Amino acid sequence: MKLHLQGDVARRFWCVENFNFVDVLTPKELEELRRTMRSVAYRAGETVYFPGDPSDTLYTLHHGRVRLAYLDESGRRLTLTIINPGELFGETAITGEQRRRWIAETLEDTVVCIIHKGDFLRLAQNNPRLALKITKLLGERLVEIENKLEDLLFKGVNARLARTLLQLVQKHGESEADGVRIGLKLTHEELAHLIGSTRETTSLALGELERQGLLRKQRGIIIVRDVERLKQLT
Amino acid sequence: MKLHLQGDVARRFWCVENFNFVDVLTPKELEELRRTMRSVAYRAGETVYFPGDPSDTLYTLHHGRVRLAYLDESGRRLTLTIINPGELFGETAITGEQRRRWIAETLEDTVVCIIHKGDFLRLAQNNPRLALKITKLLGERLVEIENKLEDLLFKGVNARLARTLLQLVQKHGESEADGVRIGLKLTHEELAHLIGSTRETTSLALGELERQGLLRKQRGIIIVRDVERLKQLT
DNA sequence: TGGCGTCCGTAAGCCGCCTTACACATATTA
DNA sequence: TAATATGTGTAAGGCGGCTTACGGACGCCA
Repeated sequence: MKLHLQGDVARRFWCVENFNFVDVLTPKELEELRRTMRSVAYRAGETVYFPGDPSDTLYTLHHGRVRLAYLDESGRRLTLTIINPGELFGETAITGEQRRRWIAETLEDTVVCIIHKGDFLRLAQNNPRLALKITKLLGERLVEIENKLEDLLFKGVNARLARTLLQLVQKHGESEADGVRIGLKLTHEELAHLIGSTRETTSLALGELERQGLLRKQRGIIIVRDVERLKQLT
Repeated sequence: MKLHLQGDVARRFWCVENFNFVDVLTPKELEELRRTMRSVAYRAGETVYFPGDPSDTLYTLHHGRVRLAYLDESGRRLTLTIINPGELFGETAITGEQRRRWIAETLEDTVVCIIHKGDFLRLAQNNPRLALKITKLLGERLVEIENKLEDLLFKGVNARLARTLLQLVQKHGESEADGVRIGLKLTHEELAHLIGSTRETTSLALGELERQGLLRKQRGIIIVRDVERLKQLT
């Protein structure tokens, strides 16, 4: 269930705080954003937008975690990336995309802030640095997807798993006594979606890595113990 | 062998003619581009840039045809797209990419025009419409790659082949007595690279389609006879 | 405390596609 | 026209990973 937050003060505060793009915006532009942005809260597991929805808004993640994924007709899923607080997503709204191609789902209780495409474009028209920053963001998404593509075509499940674990360590790692813990509750199924495979195959591959001492795991938790050997598998 | 063309008149003429971005540039900006752009000619089968090359230039295709592809270590290849005259490519230079990730090869005798990253960025700083047009281009590349990814993960070789043939018909189709001819000399091997498969498997699949009457083929030539049934295969 | 839902381990069977292998056809060059 | 390179047809064999199947572990809630 969506919770539309009330109270202008809190809302305005939330939306502009904690947004990676503040460094390319003037105080005046920030004030303009404050007026147009609205925040929405979601519980874990809810959907921010579905494939096919009109693509006319951008989002910034205030706090929580959002997963961007493809869905094919039969419900199979490929997770593209997991958005962290401060990041912008839904940016394809300004590339001319008419309808969403991905699904955006919350993994935790989450607050996102909405910017309407038109408002953002107005800003970008007058602020080339903002436009270029968007360009960079698109470039990063492109690289992410390219990597997935490369892996799917040229590598097997083991290599894909290794690479994904390394990325997770880098993006969400928290150091631990005997290694680095991935700071996200991840089921084997979610991992499978990240590498474009099935739950069973992923469980198997993980078990193999554990037997070789590269990692340790419990329900939803993975601690990587040997980053170097993991790199060799890619 | 590269042929650096000489003669300012011809060179300037070539570079600004026939460029999809002219509609967002003022005459003054065009004049500035004329001064900075240089053209280079290639014979069929040469390489414009390799993976790992520094990523500091953009290109417009004046005439000819350029193929953008991944290469993995062992030389396997996945063709992303084939660039037509007028299109811009190498645009990842301005997303912060340091080194080329793809290879750009000519399929025919070709002339490209080079714009240095810095020159382009200077233009984009002062011309938000240009910056937004780049954003759109990146969005299109993103969609292309997403489609490849989706197909690779969720569809088999037959569906990928069908979809690719349809795209080729749309982008390079020339109508013929009994169907639409794909206006490109394409070996089965090149087709295989487009769908992320092998030459043998692709030959087999093509033969199957021919037997079913969906297309006709000779060495390097494909005439699609039944677009509708092809669509059903995707 | 018991029951139910979610998550995980494991294995047999199957299937699509890659690999390897070779013969033949068609273009290209000498 | 011969000789060589390039492109195409086809088939057997193998393998990675998906599918299907089931039993057990853990967490949550009544």
